[in-house]
Amino acid sequence: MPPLPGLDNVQTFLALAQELNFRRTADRLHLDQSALSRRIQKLEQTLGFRLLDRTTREVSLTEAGQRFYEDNSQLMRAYGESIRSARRIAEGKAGILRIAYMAFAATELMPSAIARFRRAHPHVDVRLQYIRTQGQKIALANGEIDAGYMIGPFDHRDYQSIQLSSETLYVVTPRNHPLLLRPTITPADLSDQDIILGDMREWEEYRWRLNDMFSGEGIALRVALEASNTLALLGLVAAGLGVTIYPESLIGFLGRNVEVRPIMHPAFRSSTILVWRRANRAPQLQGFVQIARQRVSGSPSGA
Amino acid sequence: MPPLPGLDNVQTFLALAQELNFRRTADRLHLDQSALSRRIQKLEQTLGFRLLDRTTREVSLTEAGQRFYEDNSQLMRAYGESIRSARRIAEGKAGILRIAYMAFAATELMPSAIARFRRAHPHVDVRLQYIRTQGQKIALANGEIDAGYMIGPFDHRDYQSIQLSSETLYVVTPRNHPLLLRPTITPADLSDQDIILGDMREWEEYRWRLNDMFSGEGIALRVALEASNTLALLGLVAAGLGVTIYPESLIGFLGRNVEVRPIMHPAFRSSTILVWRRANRAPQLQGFVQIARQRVSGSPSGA
DNA sequence: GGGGTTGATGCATCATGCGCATCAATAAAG
DNA sequence: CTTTATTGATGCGCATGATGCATCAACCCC
Repeated sequence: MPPLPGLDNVQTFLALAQELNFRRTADRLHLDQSALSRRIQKLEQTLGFRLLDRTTREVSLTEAGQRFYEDNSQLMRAYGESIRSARRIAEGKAGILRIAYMAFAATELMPSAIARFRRAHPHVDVRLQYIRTQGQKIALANGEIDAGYMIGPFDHRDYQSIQLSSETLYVVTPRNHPLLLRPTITPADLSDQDIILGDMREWEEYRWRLNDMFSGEGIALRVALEASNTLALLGLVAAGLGVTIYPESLIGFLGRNVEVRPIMHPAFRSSTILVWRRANRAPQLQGFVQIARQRVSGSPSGA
Repeated sequence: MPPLPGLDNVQTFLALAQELNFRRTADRLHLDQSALSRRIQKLEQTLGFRLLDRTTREVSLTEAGQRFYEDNSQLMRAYGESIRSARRIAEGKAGILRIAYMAFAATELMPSAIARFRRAHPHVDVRLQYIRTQGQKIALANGEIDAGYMIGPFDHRDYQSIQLSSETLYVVTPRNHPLLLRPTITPADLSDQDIILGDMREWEEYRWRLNDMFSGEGIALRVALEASNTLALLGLVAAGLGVTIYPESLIGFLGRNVEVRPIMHPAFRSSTILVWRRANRAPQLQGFVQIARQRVSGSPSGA
């Protein structure tokens, strides 16, 4: 684009076109009358035609000046609006925020933060998507989401994260199950149990981590059944076909047909993290991270 | 209107937003990379928010910068168009030209100049109006026309004029009229003739001037009849009800039912002038005046 | 004819923007 | 891990451009 001439003094011209008096206009613009005169001369010179006819007693717009005034009054208003529009986005007061979550964040962490964020930033369009952890990593890499609640930890130089929770894992059994007779349940108690888990499409990351935890104790999990959604899974457990393992955050949502007991072992915990790309500096994302972080700082998980 | 910030460097930003590399953009703009860096910093400072995120290896638009880029690309195109539009008007290649004429200019002076003007300025909208001389003076004063062909002279400090013709007056008689027997006709020969003239509504100025001419010779015109249009007037003359007086420019248009003879007296002439307001400096008017003037200079009226 | 106001211009001063040199940061290659 | 090349940012000195002041000629009014 070749440089457009005279843009710097258009506003000066518009002010003069309204007033049609150099001294009064110079006063309004807080500069000397001679400086105004020169600005207008410079503008006319760069444009190559006259905008005003003037004697020492009379200033009037030429026809070209009238047209230029009308066109550029509109343009300056549009320019002001373009600044305001961009500023709204810059201040996080507009734009889109795309958040993904997996099941463990769905009951409290994500809804709580989203609610507080929307109260603080009503103009931001918040878009939520349920995506399991591995899918979130792909979506982040592809720029399809701004941040995601996933199972942690996740260390990568391209991503930043904050840990939002670290939860005890619970075994979920049918009512009157023999495991319930024990005062405490250890991982070893589960070595001879039929285990029902979500299938790999839904629970990929969580299953890898469960395998890691049990392998660390020399235990091979005996996965007897897989289910593709939570209701089906709990139904299988309630029917006595096996037990499953859930983090604390979901325990309150499992209904009355099952019993739960914590697994007593320091390593058997699940942590939920919020992850985003280091390069993503969108102000609405920064605002969200700040709000999500506050919940963590304000309520110690042991309380 | 409060001053809008940052307008001076918008074009610089647009160039950088396309390239997303400071050094390559600086090369395109023919300035040093450091100068470009400072321009962008200045723009962001005056706007109060960031348009670009950048490290030493990567430059990208912020969301606000993206919005600002989209809005201002349109605005800069519109600004360029506003310059071209105003320039067309400034160069007389657009706009309106309003010309009035009275009968004596209708046959040659006005049509000839209009034809040449339109060839030179095809984009100017030429508007013609038949208005008698006094009406033209009112229309000029009211800014309703740009220039007018009228009977001259006309001296006034608010108006400029050029004389386009000075024509002999002719007496128009019925065929076989006794005046035709004379070798020459003087104003005195008309003192006992029935005179037929256009009514005052149509011929006001011309009639004042005829009265002035005959009064200068001590002759009172005997206006026997008035007609409100040319055909009716000529019909009355052809029917033998009197004679009339016309300037040379109309003689070729009078038909074969009448005879014409020049009035032999140096003061019995009619001049046609083009008049415009001194304050009207519209370029298309100046162009027209120049073209109307050329005919006068290029062709001596005796040729 | 005198007074007041206007837009334009000469001049000296000051502020701004520029190019050059250099820096730290970063990515790629060996 | 080190070296090289390239990038955007910064310090500095200089030249240029914009400004205010003083003054002018033009013009209108009394």
